[in-house]
Amino acid sequence: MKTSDKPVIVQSDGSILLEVMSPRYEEARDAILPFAELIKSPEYVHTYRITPLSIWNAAAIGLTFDRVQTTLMIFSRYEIPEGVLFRIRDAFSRWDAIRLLRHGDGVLKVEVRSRELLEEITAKPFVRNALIDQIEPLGFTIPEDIRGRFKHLLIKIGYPVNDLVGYDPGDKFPVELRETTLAGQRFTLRQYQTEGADNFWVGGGPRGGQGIVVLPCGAGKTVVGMEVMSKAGTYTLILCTNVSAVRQWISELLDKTTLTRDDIGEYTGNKKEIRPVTITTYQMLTYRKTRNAPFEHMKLMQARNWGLLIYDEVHVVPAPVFRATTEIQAKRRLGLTATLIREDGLEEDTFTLVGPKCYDVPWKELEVKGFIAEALCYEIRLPLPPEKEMEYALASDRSQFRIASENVYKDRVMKDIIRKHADEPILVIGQYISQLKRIAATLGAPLITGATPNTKRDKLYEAFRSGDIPVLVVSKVANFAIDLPDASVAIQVSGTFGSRQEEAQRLGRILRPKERISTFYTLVSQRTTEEEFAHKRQIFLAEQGYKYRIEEWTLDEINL
DNA sequence: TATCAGGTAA
DNA sequence: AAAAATACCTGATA
Repeated sequence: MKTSDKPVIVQSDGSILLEVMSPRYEEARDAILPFAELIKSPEYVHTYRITPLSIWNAAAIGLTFDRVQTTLMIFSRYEIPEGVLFRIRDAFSRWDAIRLLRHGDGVLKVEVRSRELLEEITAKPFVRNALIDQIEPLGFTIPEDIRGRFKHLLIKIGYPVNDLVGYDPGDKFPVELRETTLAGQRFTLRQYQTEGADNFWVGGGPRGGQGIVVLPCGAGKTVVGMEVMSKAGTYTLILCTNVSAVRQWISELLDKTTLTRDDIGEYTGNKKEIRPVTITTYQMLTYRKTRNAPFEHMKLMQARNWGLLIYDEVHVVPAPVFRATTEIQAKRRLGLTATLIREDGLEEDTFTLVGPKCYDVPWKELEVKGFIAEALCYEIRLPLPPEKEMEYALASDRSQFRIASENVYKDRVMKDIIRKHADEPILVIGQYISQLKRIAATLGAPLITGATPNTKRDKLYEAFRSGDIPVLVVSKVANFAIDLPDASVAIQVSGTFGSRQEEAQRLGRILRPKERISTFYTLVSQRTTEEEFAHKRQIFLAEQGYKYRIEEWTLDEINL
């Protein structure tokens, strides 16, 4: 490779610049992504960053320093700054520097790699107080019940503990996958589903039994969960983000496993069933009467001798659930998600308390194999109406975003897009009810918001599914409603400030495999704060290999 | 027993 | 940095 063909520049602050237009862009991106996070993804140069956490996640699935160094050397145009290599090496050396093992009943052994490290950590009051006995030059014992807190404290001071203690198997309860679904279709696991479950189960050896499987929306994460359940064969508690997800799990379990309805408990606002396989919501667990009252239902986590906990959409686990999770480190824990990114920065808690990433596949790879639909993404930039310019300039930061979001020119562009996709099912997704009402009225299309009663929602979904309604306008309900029918075109007219998850969710709406290529449009007002937030939103998808094509509309084109 | 309105939380 | 949606509870109504 000639120097000029190399698409990567590693800067001394640890950021990695990657040229998007390079012919080797995709190759370089796939090579870098396992150990770096995408920070910014403007048109021509993407910025990645290597963080200790991104290295630890990589180390946990077996990536080594040498591999990382080689990868960087292959793609880097210039010499890699020594300081950066040093920090990467340092992060790698911290992974597995401290191990946690079983020592006896109620007692764990901490194995430390070096004398210096032993001194460093035993100098911490928490560790000193917990220490029972120094049994080896580089090993000491601690009580088992601080397993979670110990790991949590150590990651905070920069040492991710390699937890090799193993697990309490929980009460036995066999779960088997069915060979045919209720509808009589043959049911087999896809390769990546098997691999995901295997990697969770085996991990890097005894570490298996805790970890996170990362798969895109629509790739069948519940199937991975079911396969793990069948391997575990124990009482299982499944935590979901909302009630429709709970119902979805129930029907999936009935459809694809040998479990009967009596084996499965729904623990929500409507029902309080506790059964061998129990499914609940995060909100149920974090409910309390008043601000400082105890959590009413958190005890569900200990209500049975669960052998497995499944955290659906693990990137949104609320902080109090982490606290409860700290206490149950003896249970196997599987996290399922489409993204490790949290909007609240608690990735470290996810890493220690649920587990490191144990499996992922780039979305594009599943697309190539036909498991998820191929999607084109467009960012359409359009000017603010001239009469709004002054209002925008004078508005406070917060109103500016709203003015930009509600740009009426978006309606005009949207009509054009709809005309282009005349025979396809189209979802228009937005954030502001007033804007959506206006759009629904102009298009003569029905609108679904949080206020729409369930019966009416179902009717509209059905009409949309059958094709009677070509365009459906939806508010943020689109972020939650699992039963929203598939479409092949989504037009995003406004969105939450910089939510990367939301963008991923919305794209997920059009990724179910189908005949034609799906299209995702996001409409953005030019030279406004909306641009900046739009780019932040796109990061996750850019990481997954979706490239946004930019289209600009001028005033003249809009007024045509 | 089911369903809905109203309030709170995060 | 805000707005919208959800889920929980309680207590009334059918």
